[in-house]
Amino acid sequence: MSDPSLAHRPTLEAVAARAGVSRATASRVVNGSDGVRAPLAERVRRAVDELGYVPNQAARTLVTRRNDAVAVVVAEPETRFFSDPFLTQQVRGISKELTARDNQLVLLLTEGAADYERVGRYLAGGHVDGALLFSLHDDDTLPALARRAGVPTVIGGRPSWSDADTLYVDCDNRGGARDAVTYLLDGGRRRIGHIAGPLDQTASVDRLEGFRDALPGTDPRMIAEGDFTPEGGARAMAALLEHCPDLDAVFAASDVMASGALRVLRTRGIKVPEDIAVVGFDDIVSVAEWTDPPLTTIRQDIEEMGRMMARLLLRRVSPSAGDADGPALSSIITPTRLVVRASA
Amino acid sequence: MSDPSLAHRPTLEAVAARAGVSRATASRVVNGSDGVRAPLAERVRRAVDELGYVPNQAARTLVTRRNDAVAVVVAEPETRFFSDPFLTQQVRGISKELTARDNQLVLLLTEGAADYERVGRYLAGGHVDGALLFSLHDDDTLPALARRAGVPTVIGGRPSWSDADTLYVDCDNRGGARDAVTYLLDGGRRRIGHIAGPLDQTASVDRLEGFRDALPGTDPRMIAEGDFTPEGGARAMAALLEHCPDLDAVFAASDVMASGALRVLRTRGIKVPEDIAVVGFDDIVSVAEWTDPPLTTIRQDIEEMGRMMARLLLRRVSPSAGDADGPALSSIITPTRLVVRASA
DNA sequence: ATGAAAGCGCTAACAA
DNA sequence: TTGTTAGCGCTTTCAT
Repeated sequence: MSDPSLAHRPTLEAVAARAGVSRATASRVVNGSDGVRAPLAERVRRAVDELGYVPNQAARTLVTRRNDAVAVVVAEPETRFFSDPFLTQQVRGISKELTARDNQLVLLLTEGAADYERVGRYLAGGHVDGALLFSLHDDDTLPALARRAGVPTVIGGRPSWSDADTLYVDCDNRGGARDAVTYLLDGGRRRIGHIAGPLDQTASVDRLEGFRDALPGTDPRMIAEGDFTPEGGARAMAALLEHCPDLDAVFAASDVMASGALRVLRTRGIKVPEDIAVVGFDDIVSVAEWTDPPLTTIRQDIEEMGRMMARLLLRRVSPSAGDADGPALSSIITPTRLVVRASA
Repeated sequence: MSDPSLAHRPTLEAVAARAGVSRATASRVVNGSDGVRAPLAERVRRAVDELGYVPNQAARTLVTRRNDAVAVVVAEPETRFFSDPFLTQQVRGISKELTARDNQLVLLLTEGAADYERVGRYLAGGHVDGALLFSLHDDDTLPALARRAGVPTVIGGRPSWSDADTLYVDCDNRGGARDAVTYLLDGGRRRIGHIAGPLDQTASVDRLEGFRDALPGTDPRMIAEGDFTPEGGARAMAALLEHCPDLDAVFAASDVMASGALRVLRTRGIKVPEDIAVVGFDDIVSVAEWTDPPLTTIRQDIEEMGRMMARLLLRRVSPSAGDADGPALSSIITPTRLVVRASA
């Protein structure tokens, strides 16, 4: 009942036999280590082709203790993995980078604390060489788990604690927010409100900081907390409107919240950007380009952040490989950029 | 330079020694095979706990030829994996099912034909016990690749060819479309147009069929082809309006296209649903609940479809396991359901 | 530069 | 019921 084609799979032994060399030599050629004379190497390569040989990863892992696989762990998909293209895009970047370096991506989605034990076991099981952690809460135990398992780790988004050897990749949330508000100020806006994300996430806090950098001493009632959903954005917009009827601009901490805000403004017949200008954050294209009017926003290169995370992790996994292995590894803050559309 | 914690990892040998039994007995306990007397088993379990033993998967795979891992292969992410939460949701269902059966999910994203070779090698490499294939085009070579690699496969969405042992999971596209149109007819609509998806995808074709089932002999100009993007939906809507100014309803083959259509209608001051009723397809909640007005649509249980794919594949991988292994495996068509919101 | 041989940690016959 | 033993396919010293 076992699969015939698997049974057929040629081993290194077979390749060696066909090429008339020892298994050791065949192995050397397959792994590209030098010190095999050209003609021999050529014969081995031909044998590989003819037989359609593919190395058995399990056997290889058993001896090298290398998996060439990396886990992507997403804490609580319900939060964002669902509707937000954010993670999807990031995963795509990760996938590209991993692929380029012949690593595989093992996806671990968790539904809550109960799953953490399973993830911990998995990481401790040495199935992967490293882990990329996403969507952590404030006091998430996942990083500790990974550390205990002895698995090198890189975190997506600045964690709430800071710690010498915690590596993360995040965009310049604070600088981006500052740019957004500065742009509004340059456009002559004076009564600028802020729709913040949930303030137990660092991204929200950092964006709020940026807002304050540009607008120190803002009346707290000009700031409303949302939750990164359209509904939350709508509620926050309504609150803002109530507290400050003479508002002339809003900076929302995410495009998705901005879309909820725009909706409220439309419903009330408030013209955007004439009466109130709106700036978002993220540049989730499928959202920002399709709001009415299209959204001016702060762009972060999400896919690139994914790539960087993967690259960082891979260097952490095997410090020697790839790059000119000099500089110590450190966290990365990627730049943001204002994208002007119609809403501001 | 190798990770200390990995070096420390106890082997089965160590467990056996500590429990004072042979490696074979320890293995039996760990793998839950019966025939080990209770007290011995207990001692082994204690040793496992004390040592924090976790089986080495590579060693296990090497002998069992089982990976307990499944690949999810997505052809051309640019198409949908990007903005469409569809795949994300499906992956989530897959993940849940796989997790429940102690299997891992290896994600393989491809960017085009060049990547197929890599995927083929990977599948042929016996790294995974099976593969789930998504977003195939009409003449996609991926299934052939997987077959050649001898890897059991289940496809997401009805493939364009049909073939005794090609297993797939899809929703009842045709029936759902029929229901949508019937609902419009029951509501008294008489001039009903259709915004189709790209007709080189079976989902689009099937939905068009369903439309025709309910409305045989429809003037071809009442049907406009979109491409599953908002832009495409908008263009198709404009075309429809031009050809049939007296339109009183539209059935769009996806929520995303419907959102584009709604936008055009709003721009032209056409009231929805008063002047023109709109029904979508998919029930992507983050889209359908947030259009203006919220979208009446045909719901498919995307996550459940993911679960079913995983379940089907796992049964195909090891026919004996799990269920009361009687019935032959067959493709699955899941039901759809009308969800009434405000647009129709 | 090449080959022989010793395992990596585990499971599964086979013996006892 | 338990233990002994032979590999699974590969990499990697160590000889040659």
